[in-house]
Amino acid sequence: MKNRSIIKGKPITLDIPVELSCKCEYALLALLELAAQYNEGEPLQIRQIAAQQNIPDRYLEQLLATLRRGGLVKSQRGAKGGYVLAREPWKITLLEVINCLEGLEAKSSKEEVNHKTVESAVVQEIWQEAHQAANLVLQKCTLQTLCDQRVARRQLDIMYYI
Amino acid sequence: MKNRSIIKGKPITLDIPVELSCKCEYALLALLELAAQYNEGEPLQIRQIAAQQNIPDRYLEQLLATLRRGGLVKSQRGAKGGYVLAREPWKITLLEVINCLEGLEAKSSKEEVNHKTVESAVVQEIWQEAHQAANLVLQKCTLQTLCDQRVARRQLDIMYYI
DNA sequence: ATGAAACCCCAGTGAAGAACCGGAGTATAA
DNA sequence: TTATACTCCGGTTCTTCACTGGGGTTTCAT
Repeated sequence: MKNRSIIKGKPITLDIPVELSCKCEYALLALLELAAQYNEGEPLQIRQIAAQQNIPDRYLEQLLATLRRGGLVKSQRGAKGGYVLAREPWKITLLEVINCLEGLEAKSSKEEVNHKTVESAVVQEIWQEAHQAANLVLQKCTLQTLCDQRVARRQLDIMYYI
Repeated sequence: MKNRSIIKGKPITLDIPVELSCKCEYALLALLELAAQYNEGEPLQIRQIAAQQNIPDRYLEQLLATLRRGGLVKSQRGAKGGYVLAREPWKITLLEVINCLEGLEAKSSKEEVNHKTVESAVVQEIWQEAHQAANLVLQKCTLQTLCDQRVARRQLDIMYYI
């Protein structure tokens, strides 16, 4: 959004994105690997994850750094280092993951300083509603859920082969 | 997404956006005006709508053209021309509007030719679920709904003034 | 100790899209 | 016939996304 309607010198920004971008997908795939590895105790290295899930490693590095700052993974530096989940897989929801990556902290803080029109307020409300409906789904899904589904789907694929 | 993981020469694109962008908001605001005007029968001009809702008129022009091609509004050319809703306000859902603007026709057609990994399939599934939860909200909301809410909210604002 | 393996930080780049802007048309009511 | 309003097409600027690269620093193994 370049210059959304400057009213009386006050710019109003109005977008409420709910994205599963490439970034989020990469991060989720990486976390899925870490979740599968969680019981081993051994850290997984960026290179391994990147190779396994076909993700550019230097990019993945940045994403994992973000997840680390968000408290979702822990890192071990040096040789034999790598990444481990900071919590159990069933205690990390997908909502946490994407919030960490997209950085939605400053959302509607100080109850919307920018005085908007009645119309845009109405539009935004319904959108928030849709947004929250999506968030609810993501909140109920954890990394463990995804892991279980992965296993189930693999079994299914084997069935089809026979 | 620039170059998402080209596996064996086959690029895979994987984003499932659910955006309320500036574009959608502009369009909804314009449609809201048209919905309020619907009983009058007289068309509304781009200039009027743009001035009322503080939208750049040349940009709004493009959006209305898209909505026209999508069959949501009708246009009348020449002097005394303008735009009218193509249907009654309660027969136009918000989902239709954003689908028209974002152009989500080719979604999952031919059941996903690009063979994806088990992991990304699992991630995409849950995302689709979230996506549909949001869509359900938008499908249940029509332009009439927004109109009614606008009226209600205006009453509320008057109450606060006293 | 020392070197290699791994994470860490910061900066830049290229493509794509979003949000416009402008001009030259074309249809139509008065 | 003329002013009004839509229509089509192209360009411009700005931002973001998905990367890439160049330096580090920390830590384990020998």
